[in-house]
Amino acid sequence: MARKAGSNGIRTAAAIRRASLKLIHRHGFAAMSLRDLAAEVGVQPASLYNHIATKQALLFDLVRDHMEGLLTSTEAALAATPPEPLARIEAFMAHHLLYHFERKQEVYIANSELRALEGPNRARVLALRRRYERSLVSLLEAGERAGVVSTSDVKVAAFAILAALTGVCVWYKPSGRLTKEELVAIHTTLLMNGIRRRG
Amino acid sequence: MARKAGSNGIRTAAAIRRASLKLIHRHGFAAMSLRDLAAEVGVQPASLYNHIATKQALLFDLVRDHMEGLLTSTEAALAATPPEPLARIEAFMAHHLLYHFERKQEVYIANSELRALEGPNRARVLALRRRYERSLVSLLEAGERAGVVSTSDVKVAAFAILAALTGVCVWYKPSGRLTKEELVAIHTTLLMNGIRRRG
Amino acid sequence: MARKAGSNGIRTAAAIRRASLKLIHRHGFAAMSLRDLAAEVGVQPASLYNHIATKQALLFDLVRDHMEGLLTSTEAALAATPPEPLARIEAFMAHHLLYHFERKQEVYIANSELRALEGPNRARVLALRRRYERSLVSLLEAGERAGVVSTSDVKVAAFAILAALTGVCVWYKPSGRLTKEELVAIHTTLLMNGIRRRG
Amino acid sequence: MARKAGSNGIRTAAAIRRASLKLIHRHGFAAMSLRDLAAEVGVQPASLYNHIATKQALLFDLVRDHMEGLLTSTEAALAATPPEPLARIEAFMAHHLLYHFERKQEVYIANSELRALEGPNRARVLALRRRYERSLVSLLEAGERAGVVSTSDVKVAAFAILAALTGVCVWYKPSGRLTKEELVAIHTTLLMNGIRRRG
DNA sequence: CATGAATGAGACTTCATTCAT
DNA sequence: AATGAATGAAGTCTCATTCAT
Repeated sequence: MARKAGSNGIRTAAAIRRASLKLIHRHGFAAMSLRDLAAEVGVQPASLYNHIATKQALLFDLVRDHMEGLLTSTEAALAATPPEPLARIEAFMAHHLLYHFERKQEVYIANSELRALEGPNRARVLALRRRYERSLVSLLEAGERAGVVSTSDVKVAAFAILAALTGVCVWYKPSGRLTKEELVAIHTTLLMNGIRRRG
Repeated sequence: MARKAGSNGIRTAAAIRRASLKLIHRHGFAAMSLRDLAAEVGVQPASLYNHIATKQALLFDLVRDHMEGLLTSTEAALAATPPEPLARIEAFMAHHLLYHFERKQEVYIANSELRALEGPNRARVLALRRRYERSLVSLLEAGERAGVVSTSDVKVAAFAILAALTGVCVWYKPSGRLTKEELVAIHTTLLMNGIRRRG
Repeated sequence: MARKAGSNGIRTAAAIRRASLKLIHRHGFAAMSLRDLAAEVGVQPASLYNHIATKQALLFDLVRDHMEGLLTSTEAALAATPPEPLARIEAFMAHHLLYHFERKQEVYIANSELRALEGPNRARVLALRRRYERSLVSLLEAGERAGVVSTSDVKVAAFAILAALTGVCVWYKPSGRLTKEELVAIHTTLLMNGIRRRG
Repeated sequence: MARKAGSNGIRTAAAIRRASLKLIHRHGFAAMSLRDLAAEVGVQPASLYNHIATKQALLFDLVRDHMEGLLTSTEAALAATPPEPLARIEAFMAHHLLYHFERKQEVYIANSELRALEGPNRARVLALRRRYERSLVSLLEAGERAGVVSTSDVKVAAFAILAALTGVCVWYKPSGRLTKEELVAIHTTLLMNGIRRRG
């Protein structure tokens, strides 16, 4: 029989998720012990296993959920943008930054703990990541076809853009000198200048 | 099990360095056990301690040596460049890429294993890294003063540039589609376009 | 997850008994986890405790029930046999084999998991077992008194006979080369020859 | 460089062997924890791993070594016996008992912990065991051919004999009522009578 | 009667490190 | 310089069991 709504089970599962994001982000996956995680959650190590199958499965779930959320959200953002290529590229950049500013831990983990994912898990996440990269490549290609974008190599440009955009998430702090919107403006300006075709 | 021959000491020390770069790059510092390292070197775990003080000290040495080499080499490269601001910025970018292409493992480790460095070690490395970042910031400021560079924020621009430049090292492969020189051209073009003041 | 139907209680209890015989026989008592048992029964581990008090109590019940059944059945078989000593000994042997052929798992468990029984439980089972051994010893002694049996030592002979008879249950398979009746014939012949007084 | 003769390494390895025989015999393999074993040896649990690869490997080594010793020793005993079939069978029986009286723990373990051996390990041990069984079967067959032995089925007879002989080891105690030699006499008499062809 | 969740104890095993040889 | 052996701490995970629902 199902437990009451808001039962401890659901609360604990959410707490595990939150605590593991925090600890993996801080120390890395390999360096986070399940003892530490349990302590952070306020539970015995054995109790974690009522909610996760394995340490590895926990990591996979975190990373996959993040990637799927990113893809879904990006598609929604682009769907709400006019079809003009430069506008769409800029929308992609802005969305990437704003989405990631709210999910610093997840971004970092999704990028740096890929190597901690075992075989099939890694493959599945890499597939999602490639889908995301390709969506930016497509936007750049559309820009090139429309004659408003000029890069020496769309794929390399896409990677460079993603690296620059993702880099900022590592050091962004809500309490920092610049607001999110300012950071968006600075980066889109810099990068749009970098790829815009010049008369 | 007699010893091989001659002064194996130096050879072993070098092998440890090489093997640890490889293994840390592949699995991460926390996930690399000294057993694995010893096996890769072809020696018993206990023997590592004739060459390293501690696992932590090994990591610190690797990262510090890399950072110091980078700083020295960058200064030399700039010293050999004419004082024109744009030329110096481009030289910095080109040097960053070419130096790092040859040291993929080191870059990655220096960036992703900072959190594995304990207290004072981390501080020392962070200081070196800040010195490097500041040298790019200075170049950008000189460009602004000379009226040839325009960024919304030099510091943010510098971080974005470094992130974009460093990102390529993660995926660069000598056997890839593009040569090192082509990658340098693509990135300097993209990023110089991003910061050059426009008439 | 609604319940199946009707009074599942009894059915579950029987299923636990069946499944635990199977698993203890296959893996041993210590190596059978209640998780495995629950899975075999098709129930959650916690549900087992509606039917058993304790893992230890489960084992004790299985073993005691088996021993008591064996004693009861043996007494019934002897009661139905003429008082002639050799006939009674042979009847004992045949009954031992036929009873055990139908209860391979129980025999094995009753013999090999004695050490898993704790203190008082072990004592109680050992008492039952000794009663059984003594009943064969008595038959042999009656034979000696009647001058139709000759062993160097009745107790040792009884143990050797029981060991030989029980041994066959370990490897007996219904689908094997020989029928139960053939195996009974072979063993009674062999062992009766072993103890019969010779002119 | 090798350690001194009689170094602690060798002594510890032997102590582990001795202690594990004792504990497995007493509690069973699954029920023996490596903590207990280490405590019995007088060493930390981690130190066991300087001498064993795995708990499973330890069991396998114990059982295999026992079986190989049994085979070697049996062959030697038969080689020293005249070719007369009955004499050889009796020599086999006597050797089985005397060899096993000195190795109560090993016999028990080799018989009852077969199921604790995983896949290939079990197969290897079963092969050794079958070789031993076959050697008795061969002796019986030779006896049948020479007209001095009569069993309904040599294979079944061999199993019954081995079961009877092995059974005694379970309860034999040096301090018991009967000497080893008496037990040998009792059993060989009983069993030789069981199989000898009668005029 | 069944279950999801929790737990304390403990399972096997690996960790970085030390030290006598 | 190298190593076999030892160690205390800690790793992930499973154990039997309990209890509110």
